[in-house]
Amino acid sequence: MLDKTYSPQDVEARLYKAWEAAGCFKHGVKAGKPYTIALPPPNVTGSLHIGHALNHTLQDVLIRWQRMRGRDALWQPGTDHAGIATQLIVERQLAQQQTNRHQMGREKFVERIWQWKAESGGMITGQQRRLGESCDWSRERFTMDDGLSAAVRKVFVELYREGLIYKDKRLVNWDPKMQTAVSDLEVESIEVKSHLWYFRYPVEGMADTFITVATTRPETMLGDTGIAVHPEDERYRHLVGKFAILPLVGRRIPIVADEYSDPEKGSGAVKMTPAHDFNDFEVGKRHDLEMINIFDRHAHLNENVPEKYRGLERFAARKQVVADLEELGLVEKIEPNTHMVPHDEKSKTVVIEPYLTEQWYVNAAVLAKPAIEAVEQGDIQFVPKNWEKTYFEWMRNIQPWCISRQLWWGHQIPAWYGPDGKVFVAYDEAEAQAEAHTHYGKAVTLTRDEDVLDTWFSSALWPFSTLGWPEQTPVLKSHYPTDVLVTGFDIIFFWVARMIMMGLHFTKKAPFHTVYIHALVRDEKGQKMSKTKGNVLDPLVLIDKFGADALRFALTIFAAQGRDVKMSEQRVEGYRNFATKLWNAARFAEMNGCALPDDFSPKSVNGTVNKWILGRLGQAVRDVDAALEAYKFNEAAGALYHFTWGTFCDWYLELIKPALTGEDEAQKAETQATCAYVLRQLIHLLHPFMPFVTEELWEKLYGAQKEQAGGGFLMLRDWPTDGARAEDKVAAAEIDWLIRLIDAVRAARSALNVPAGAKIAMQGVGDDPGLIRRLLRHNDPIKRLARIETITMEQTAPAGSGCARIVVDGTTFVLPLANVIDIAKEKARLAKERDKALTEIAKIDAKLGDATFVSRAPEAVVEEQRERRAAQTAMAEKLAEALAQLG
RNA sequence: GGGCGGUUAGCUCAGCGGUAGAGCACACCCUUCACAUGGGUGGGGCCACAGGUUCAAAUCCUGUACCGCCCA
Repeated sequence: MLDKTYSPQDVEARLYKAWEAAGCFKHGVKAGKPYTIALPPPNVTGSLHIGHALNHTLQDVLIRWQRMRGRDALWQPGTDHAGIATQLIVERQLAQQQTNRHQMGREKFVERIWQWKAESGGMITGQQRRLGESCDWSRERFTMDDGLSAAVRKVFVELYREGLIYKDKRLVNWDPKMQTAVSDLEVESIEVKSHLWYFRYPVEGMADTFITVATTRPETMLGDTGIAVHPEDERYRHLVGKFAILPLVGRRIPIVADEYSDPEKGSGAVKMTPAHDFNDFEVGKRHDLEMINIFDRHAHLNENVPEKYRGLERFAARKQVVADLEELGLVEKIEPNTHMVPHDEKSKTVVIEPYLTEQWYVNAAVLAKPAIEAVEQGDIQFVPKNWEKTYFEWMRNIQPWCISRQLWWGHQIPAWYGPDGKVFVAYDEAEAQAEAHTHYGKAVTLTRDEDVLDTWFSSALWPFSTLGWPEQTPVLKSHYPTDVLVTGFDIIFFWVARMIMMGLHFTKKAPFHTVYIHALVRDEKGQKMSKTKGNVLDPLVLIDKFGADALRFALTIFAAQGRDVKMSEQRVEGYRNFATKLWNAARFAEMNGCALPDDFSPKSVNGTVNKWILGRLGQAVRDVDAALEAYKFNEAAGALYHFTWGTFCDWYLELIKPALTGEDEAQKAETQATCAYVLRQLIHLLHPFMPFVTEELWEKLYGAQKEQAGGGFLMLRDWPTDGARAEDKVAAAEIDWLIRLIDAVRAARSALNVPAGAKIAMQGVGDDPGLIRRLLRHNDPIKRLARIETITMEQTAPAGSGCARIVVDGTTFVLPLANVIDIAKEKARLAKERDKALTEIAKIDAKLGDATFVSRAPEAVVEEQRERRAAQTAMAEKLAEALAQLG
């Protein structure tokens, strides 16, 4: 016998272990067509946050669903080495021990990170298990595994040899704290309140003539090598071609005309610091301006500035420069100004510096071309479709991808330098040596490039590198290309686009046919969750409190396409209640002997209620399948929620209670069997969404007969095919009527304050034999659910005011309530009902009276309106009669 | 500045040409033999605004206003 409530804490860990031990998660447990999802690898440093929980739940729903449908499902898990994040963690540990990586040396430091990874990395995979994820852990991969590293080297070398990877000296986004380059995408612009400084630079050879420039970064003036004005700007036309003398430095800098300068902004003249600003860099190239780098790797001023400023930190330098210019009387004015300042996207505290260095780049524009075409031609489809625009927008304007990082943790770039700096890119040192030997005609000492690759470089290969590429492994052949990629929109550029580019280039196939983009999880007020705001909902806490199933179901049912998911604890609690409801429905079935006979066939069911619920079950299966096919997770979960609670529990179980306790053994047996059958199918349908409670119910309810029922775990059973069964329309119509009848009696009772315990009589008016048969058939359920004592049919209605009257499908039912009825209330109730009908009739008449509507609307629509009018008219008439009876 | 999305019941959101929906919250009734993590009933909406298309618009189009997000 089942307990009164379901307690996830006692069940989840045990079931997960059992699944994993039995090999349920491995690909190949079903022999059908392969179905593959590559899990976006979480950072090895990470812990499961609510965003992961959503992302992973949706994938698990798909995987479990497809597995049950017989597909050879593979959900490929793993973790990402997360260059900067991981290195930072270990560096912090070192700092606590009063040491640092430089003291330690590269080799020791990297060893230390591996050690950290072995001890505390991958905590997240344990947390993923708590969520119930059915990934094939036997295939778990890490982006720095040998195999994946080999894939990285191959890709680098081949792209280099094709000329698609090259070294270039240009401005990069420089993180002065980590002392590494980062890509455009790793920079976040943050609005900062600051000032706009107006400086006066003297013009050479023109006494008392100054040109005023406006800047947000005074300290960079020490690296100015020009001034730009707009060619059409009358104010400055006479100065173009002349030189200004840079204050504090004394350098002669040319005044040039360039359209970049906006006459509306500031003074209309802009100082040019080509080595420290992306726009200035472009202008500088156009006008052949000198590039003077004034910062070192820490963004402290270097030897290219006057001695006074050398060694100053950039913000200290700013103060000093302004003070000195003020002293010289060269500050015209200072305005308050709000502008966007680039920050590192991880901590958002370090100001990123445009910095002139030599780095490795991928020629992304070339790789983007086929990647754009793949989406244009529909080889890859985004769901929802509108994300394709975002993708195109970025891909069509793609910039060279800076892939080198000045870190130690990551894939070291397979490039070696000869004594004269000549570069040899090769799979390994031996190959590089051989090439060098040929080049120099003798053996030379090579030095390996110190840099490592951007983390996203290895992630870009994930869908095929995890399957063994470049080896042509069997699993690569069977499971690549993968099917769907499920991810958030925030990494479309970082990851999705790059996977498509690399996949197409190296495998000649799109790595997946569908990209499902889900929303961000926000808090209940719609705020982005962040640790600093303290509004973070920890999925593990929610799992502890309400169970993994509740969290999964909540996430799924809120995952409507194109909207953010607003999460709150209360919502999860609501779906915990749903799990309890299902549990108790099963408990009820168990208590009432609802076992499933081996030879049960839905086709041979005779009872109307049983036929009806089988029809509704079929509809539920069709709804769930259709919704999941279209990645409408919320609709799938919603359909199941309503079927389970609103149909199966609220109506079916209530309607069959009399039969289950009744004398008619044949009816009882059929009902028990049908109930058991529907419940069994229902836990199949709910399994992808709520794997634990359904598996537990399967075990408890059908454990004894598991073997004959197909054996083993629910998660490996076959998905219901009840959707193929035609619905019995007669049964559906009859039960719909029954529900309307019971609803109407309940509403009348409630409106008239008839005590819930009071049993009353009900008398139908008329002599329709079909109606009489229906009433007879459902005599017991009506009595029970509407709390009726006796049901009779009479030719004519009894007169008098001591009765309530309801109208269902044109038939009046009289409820004699002489003792309890409040006539005024009853009149008000009936009048309200009647007026509602009259309003409807008026609306319909307006439509039907419109000649263009009748002539131009489809016949079916017109007919529908006529039918509705007839029904409403009958209703209004009966209600009017009922009112008349009350006097 | 460019792009995308949103505006529907108190809250969170479905619906996206043909009778305005759900969950939660609220009010009232009920411890009736699965479940009070429950059951029953009910109140509550000019579907942001203005035009247009259509026999018919919450739904399609255009514009406006506010609110988000992304990219400069």
